[in-house]
Amino acid sequence: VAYWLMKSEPDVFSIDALHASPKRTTHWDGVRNYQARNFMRDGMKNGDEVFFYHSNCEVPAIVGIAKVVREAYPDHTAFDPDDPHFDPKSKPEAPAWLMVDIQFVRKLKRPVTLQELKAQPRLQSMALVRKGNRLSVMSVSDEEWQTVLEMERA
DNA sequence: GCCAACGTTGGC
DNA sequence: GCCAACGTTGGC
Repeated sequence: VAYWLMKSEPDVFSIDALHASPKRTTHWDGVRNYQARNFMRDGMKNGDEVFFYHSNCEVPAIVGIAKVVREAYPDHTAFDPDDPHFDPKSKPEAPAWLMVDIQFVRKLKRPVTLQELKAQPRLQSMALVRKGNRLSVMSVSDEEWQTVLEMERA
């Protein structure tokens, strides 16, 4: 399996909201960045594991783990003029934007905060801690994944 | 609320 | 194709 990290603002959709969703599963709609879309389209496979990250909040942190349960398919919110993520460039016959479904696996025993991640020498090259990174979907290496799980237990 | 980083848009 | 203007993200 491959590993990923997805950002969500907890005020909009938190790890608890994922847990409370039907089948503990949600459509990851609204991605409107080509690099993030390409990760979903070309990289994310069923069974891949995902760190669920809370962004733009009091304590930004990795808070849980989810897994991919449906591979990339058209993001229908791009077709809906009334949806905030509407994009007239995306047509049902030629969808510009895609989404995946992810399912709750577990919460971490404790949030592993951005502050801790930045301070961890073994994570200096992790995409999340690099300055100015605004990607909402990014890949995580095996080493990075294991390091975060060790930090969770520490 | 501020602002740095960065992607996108559109005039030329 | 360049680049200024603008919008968004997201930490602080």
